[in-house]
Amino acid sequence: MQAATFSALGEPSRLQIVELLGLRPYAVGEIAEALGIRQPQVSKHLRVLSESGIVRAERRARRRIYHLQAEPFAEITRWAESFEALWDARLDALGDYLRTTEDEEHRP
Amino acid sequence: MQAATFSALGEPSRLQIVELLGLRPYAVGEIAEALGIRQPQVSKHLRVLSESGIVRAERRARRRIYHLQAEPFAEITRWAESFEALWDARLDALGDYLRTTEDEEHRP
DNA sequence: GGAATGTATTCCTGTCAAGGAATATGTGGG
DNA sequence: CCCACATATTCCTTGACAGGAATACATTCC
Repeated sequence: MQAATFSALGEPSRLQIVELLGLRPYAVGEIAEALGIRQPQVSKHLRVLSESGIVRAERRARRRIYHLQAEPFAEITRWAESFEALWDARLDALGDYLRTTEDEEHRP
Repeated sequence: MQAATFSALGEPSRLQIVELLGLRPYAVGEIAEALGIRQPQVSKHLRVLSESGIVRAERRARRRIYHLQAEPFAEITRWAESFEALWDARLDALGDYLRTTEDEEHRP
């Protein structure tokens, strides 16, 4: 898993942009207006999101319509799901681990 | 979705720590040794992960055993999955959107 | 071709976070 | 009780990054 993907999503304005683009594709100016962010900031954030593969732009006349890309979300889902397999086993594993480190323990 | 969660995971060392803790719970010193990071840095990273609810510590003698928490991963999964429902519809939606913005278009 | 629109880039500044080193805090063992 | 081990905290410096303002770039419409 790429830290850069999470890093891109870890900035509040960028996360807002992503969630907005989850509704439908948006042009840069529309994003700026919808979120109350100045256009240059939006462009900069889109650059970061673009470089980590989260969004892509389609040119349409003078505008650029940004939309989400599937793959990063699929990767995040796979990654996060891979941990969920552990929770049932987790308590046991913790118990096991604690039990194997009784060198420090004084038992009554 | 909390940007702070992604922000915590967006730092390479912290992501490494999380993936290590996906194997089993670890004590601070063990993490430091396994990843070749100095102990104070590990403690600082664990503080960040702890504050965003990604890990918890169990005290065991003089050591603190850190382990992952389920909820943040569940939230990430739900969040990322919610976007995956869009991909099939996405191309259509983009097409629709582009079609509704023909005001800029000069058609031959 | 020129004006106007839409977007990207640059420069600047302030803030924040990460790493290193040293040290404080805590806790169990003898 | 004091020591030693395990972990947390502090102080410092440096680099990265977000936001503001101004401007460059690109494209289309006339």
